[in-house]
Amino acid sequence: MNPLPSHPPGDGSTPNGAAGSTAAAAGNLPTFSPLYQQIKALITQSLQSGEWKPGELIPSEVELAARFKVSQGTVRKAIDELAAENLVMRRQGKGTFVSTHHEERAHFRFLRLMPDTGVPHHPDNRILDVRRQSAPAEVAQLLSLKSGDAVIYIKRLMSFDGAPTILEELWLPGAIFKGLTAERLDQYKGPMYGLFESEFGTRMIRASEKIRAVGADPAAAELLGVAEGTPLLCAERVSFTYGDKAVELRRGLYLTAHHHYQNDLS
Amino acid sequence: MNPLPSHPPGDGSTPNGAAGSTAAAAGNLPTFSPLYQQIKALITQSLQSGEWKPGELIPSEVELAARFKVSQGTVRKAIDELAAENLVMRRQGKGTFVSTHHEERAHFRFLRLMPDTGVPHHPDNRILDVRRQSAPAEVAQLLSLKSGDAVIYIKRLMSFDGAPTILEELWLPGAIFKGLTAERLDQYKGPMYGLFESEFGTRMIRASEKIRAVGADPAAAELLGVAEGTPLLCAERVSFTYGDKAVELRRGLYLTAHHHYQNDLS
DNA sequence: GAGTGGTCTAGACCACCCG
DNA sequence: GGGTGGTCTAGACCACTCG
Repeated sequence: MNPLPSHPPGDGSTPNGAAGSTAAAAGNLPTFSPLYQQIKALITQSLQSGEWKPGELIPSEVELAARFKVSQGTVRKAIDELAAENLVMRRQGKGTFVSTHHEERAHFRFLRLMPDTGVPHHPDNRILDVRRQSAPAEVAQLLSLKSGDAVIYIKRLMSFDGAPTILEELWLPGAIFKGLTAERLDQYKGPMYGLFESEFGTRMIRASEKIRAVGADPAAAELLGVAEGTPLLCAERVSFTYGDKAVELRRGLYLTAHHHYQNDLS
Repeated sequence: MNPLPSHPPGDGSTPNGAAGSTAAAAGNLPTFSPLYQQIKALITQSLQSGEWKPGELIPSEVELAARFKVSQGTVRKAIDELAAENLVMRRQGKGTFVSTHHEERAHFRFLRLMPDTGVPHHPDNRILDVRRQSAPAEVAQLLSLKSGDAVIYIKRLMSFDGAPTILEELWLPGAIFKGLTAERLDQYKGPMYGLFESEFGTRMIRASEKIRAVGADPAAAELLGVAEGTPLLCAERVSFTYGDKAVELRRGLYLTAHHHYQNDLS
């Protein structure tokens, strides 16, 4: 509970005593780690372990400072970074909350397909297939699974204003998403990441996408109601939870006749 | 030179006296602006005016603190945000430098097309056309120009390892890029944004892209060496300089047979 | 050794929210 | 009025760079 020595500005103790700079004598790597980074890691642990659940209020800065025996400023800097990474949300006068996918604000962080005209809104969702299967080699590799491990395969079609626009396939590690069925997916309202977070305790915090242009194959063409060969945007996404652990592979085909993938470079 | 009052912690002056909270009596809007935001705006002004040029060292934090009559911590927070926005780069022990597009590090911030295998590298560049013309209506609107204003039109083909992969069209405000010719584009080595920055004093700091899948038209198909109708990624980019001023419209067609558009959602 | 950014602390006060 | 995050200051020390 108290892995950190205190460092009053002028005391005689060794600053950064726990930071690793002395411990790395053999490795010859500096591995200096500031105090606030260590605090950040401790807070992240509590987030990951579920001590504070998505949507909940975490202890105040002064409280955390007391717990970790550091100044409020140090806790503040740690939380600043967590807020910048969207793991946590600050609200002045109220406190700091664990981020959740159950908010309007979060919904369009991972859904980047916007209508060319009009305001963004949520698509209708039709589940086409859900099954448990042995992970194909490529999927296993991208999800860091052993070849042959079980995965849940999901296929779904999403429509904006009745117009089929997104055809998606997902692969999820079977060990984590045990018991995920078409019924539960159908019943659930709101974004799929909200369900993952609430029902399976797995929160997506980061994703990496590779985007290509492809021609619609016969199956996709029929489902999306376009001619075979119609150019589609293909987005292959790997999502990660705490600790950079891959927990989702998703391949989406986007019809971009009246929508576009929005990206801001900054 | 001294638009800011000083705010010692315990003095009797009115804190945030220049922040606008009192000045907005009629408008009823809070419009409270912290000191460090005002400092940030002042530093940004100096960047925009060219007082410190891309690649140059800006004054040290203590020096700026003295100039603006605030504490180093306040200057620090201002620079922190500028560094987060890539306007400035900090280097411990050396100082803070104005960001420039003349660095390896910056080159792939706006070029997101990566090879499916192997390490990212720079494409060869072949200028196909450069001309001065009257801005088409759509271009004028996106660049906030008056319909009929002059624009520079550029068409170029980029190849990776000899394979044509990117076909791009650009529209630049004629008033800013006066004297831009095919020769200067051909002679210039390195990224185009580097030339814009060095030769025309206009630094791109942000861009917004809309991405679609399209079929190759006959002209594009021939230049890229593919069949007509081949699916291509179409990225329409509007770039901005200081003050959110649009200064470039770019439409790129990407052949994604052996490359992909890389995007990280975080 | 001098100068720079980076960390850490302590304390004061402000803006915001709620009971 | 009391609690929360947000701002601002001042001072000390650390890590890094360079002459």
